[in-house]
Amino acid sequence: MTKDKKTYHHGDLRKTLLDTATAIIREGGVESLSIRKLADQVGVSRTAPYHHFKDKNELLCAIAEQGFLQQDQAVKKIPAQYPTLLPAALFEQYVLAYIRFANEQPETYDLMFGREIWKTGTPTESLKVISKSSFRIWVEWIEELKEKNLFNQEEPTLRIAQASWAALHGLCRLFNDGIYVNREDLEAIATTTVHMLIQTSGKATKSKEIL
Amino acid sequence: MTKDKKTYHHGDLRKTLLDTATAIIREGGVESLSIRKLADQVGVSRTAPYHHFKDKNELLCAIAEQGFLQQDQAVKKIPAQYPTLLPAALFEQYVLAYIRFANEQPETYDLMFGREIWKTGTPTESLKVISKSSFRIWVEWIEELKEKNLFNQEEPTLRIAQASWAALHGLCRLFNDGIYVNREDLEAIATTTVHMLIQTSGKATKSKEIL
DNA sequence: ATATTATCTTGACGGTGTCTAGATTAATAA
DNA sequence: TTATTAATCTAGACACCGTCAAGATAATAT
Repeated sequence: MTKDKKTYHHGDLRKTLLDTATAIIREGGVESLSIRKLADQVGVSRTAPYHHFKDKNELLCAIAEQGFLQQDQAVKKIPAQYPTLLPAALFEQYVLAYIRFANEQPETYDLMFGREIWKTGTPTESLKVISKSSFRIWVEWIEELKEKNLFNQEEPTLRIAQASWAALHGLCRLFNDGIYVNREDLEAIATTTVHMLIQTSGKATKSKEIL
Repeated sequence: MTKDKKTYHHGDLRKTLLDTATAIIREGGVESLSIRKLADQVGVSRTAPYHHFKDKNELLCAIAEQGFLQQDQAVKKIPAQYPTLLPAALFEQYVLAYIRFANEQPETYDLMFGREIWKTGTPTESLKVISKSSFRIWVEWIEELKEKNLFNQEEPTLRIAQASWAALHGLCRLFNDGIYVNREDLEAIATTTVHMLIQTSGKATKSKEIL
């Protein structure tokens, strides 16, 4: 029991639960979060959380939502931060910003895109909305960069966005799970990915047009 | 209880457990597998499995191992299957073969690269070996294709392998979790990914034009 | 035949999510 | 203000889970 004042009504339990749960997950991953321990840590009975979240699933979705918002915010700053950068270098900054979030909060990231929510559980409507709008930001960037000839004009923007985003996502997951790659190589591999994804030269478009 | 003959000793419990567990996971994912239900389904007491696998974790690792072997086998056939294909098209076949496995056995794939084993649990030594050798196959392919100018010569092979593999992996996870993409678009997005990853300019295009 | 070892069983412990019914208090309507 | 309603919290119970310990049984080695 963390709380001293033992009022019957907590006052702002919903927010407290969300914050504490977020902290628990950030430290030990989804698996380390149990409603019972959470309730105990907050100083409330085991079933109290169910008056603020229908499910454990709903709690997780709410936490994931916060993650999306946080990432969006961190990543939206990029254009203003690097106003002079050329398209290719700007794209690299986008990628790095994205990856850095996943690297700094791996457990939150895993929750945001993990099985627990999207496969085992059922994502909340509001989470779906937020995650989609988060992806849309990415699509819009790709759109802009495509106009600046960074990507093949013949390829549909959505496809490019999906493919490039999947590439990023794959990187993040590998780093987070520690498969096939070392954490120190993060930025290097990210840079390689960027180089592979973008159109390498003006010639490229040209020779394709010939085709 | 599935088994009729009620001998005290099962005979080949280890294999039976492995096969049954694999089937359960293939159908309902890792979450749907419990040692107790598994034991019950096989017709044996709840703790019997512990004489063949130290842990649930060890069972999962053993199943994942089988997955890697199976995927390696399915994917190794490619070169012999398409002997006349040019590098770029061959690479695309590699990619498609890889993705198809993940698409046909999504739950097995998720187990092979999922948190359950690599983050929450502790991967068996033998699983580590097998998964690494599986990745090495990919690296060797990249090496070959790089020699044929499909990738930038200045980029280290390992980096290219990691980056391209991560891109694939990201795609598979997205499809499996159903985030941002529809299943019908699988091959189309995969193709886009291929086009983005390979070198489109200079000598590489040259060899393409020969076609 | 006896001892050893591998295999399997039953019972128990502590953990989980969450449903139900009841207690307490805050908010609201009269 | 008072009475009623609604929100919030608690305790108890249920059905799961992984797995440890101790004992039963059968195959194997001596």
